[in-house]
Amino acid sequence: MDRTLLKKGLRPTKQRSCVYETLLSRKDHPTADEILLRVRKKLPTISLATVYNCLETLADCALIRQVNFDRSPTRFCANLSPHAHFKCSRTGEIHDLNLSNEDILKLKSILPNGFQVDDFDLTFNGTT
Amino acid sequence: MDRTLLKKGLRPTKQRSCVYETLLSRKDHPTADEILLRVRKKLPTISLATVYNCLETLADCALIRQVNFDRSPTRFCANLSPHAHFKCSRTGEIHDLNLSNEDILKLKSILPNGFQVDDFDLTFNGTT
DNA sequence: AATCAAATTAGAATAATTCCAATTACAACT
DNA sequence: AGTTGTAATTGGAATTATTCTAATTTGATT
Repeated sequence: MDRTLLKKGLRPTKQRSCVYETLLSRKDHPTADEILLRVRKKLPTISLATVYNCLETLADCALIRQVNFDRSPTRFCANLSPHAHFKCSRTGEIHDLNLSNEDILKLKSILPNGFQVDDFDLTFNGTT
Repeated sequence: MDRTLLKKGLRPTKQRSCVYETLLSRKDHPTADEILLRVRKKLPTISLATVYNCLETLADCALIRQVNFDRSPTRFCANLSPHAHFKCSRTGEIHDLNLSNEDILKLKSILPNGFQVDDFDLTFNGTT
């Protein structure tokens, strides 16, 4: 992580490191508020604004991903391999569904000619 | 539309009709604010709260669909046939990409056994 | 015409996020 | 080691989209 930040002229501060480690250490999809609570165990004086700043910086560096479900607060994860999301309406749990290259080709085959994709989001709602 | 509302014991008021007609008459994806502006040409005194109420009612009746892109305001459309969205980062335009049954099967084939889908969202970001 | 629930309305409240101005931290020079 | 300058953090205010609330209006039914 440090290298990636430094390469962009950004400092790997303890706040940024801690936010990043926090996301790495569990495979769920916490909101900024939840991240604040977790990070405060290590850095009790960190502010919510800083958590938002760190998350934005990390996302800009493609070290983490943002995930949005409808209107609910943005969630974050450190799983960088291509994946879709499945939200279980019973439990509220969010599952990562890893996508094979084949899956990704299938998805892109939906696009008409002339559409260049940078990025896509695929989210399922249902029950497990 | 009237029938669908009446079937649920809801009144097809002029506000609801007008919001619905407004969405039908153009194939873009306006926000609640934009819908307010358009609807006010016909009903100058309609309030934003009513626009939100109408949109919610129509969505509950599955007469319209809500579309969310990241953190930006919710957009609405009256295209009910299954489709994905493509957002062009140059122009900001949102294109509907109709999905064939085959496409939908491909998408569902991504899911592991035991995952029951009610609903999914597929959004591409890129350029045309 | 009177009633009553449903719908609309204006404005207040809420929630997530961003902005802002002041402080703090730190790397690079003396 | 001390100074300087920029980047990062901080707390609180501001913003934005949306929901809530309480009062009024509407319209179908008696």
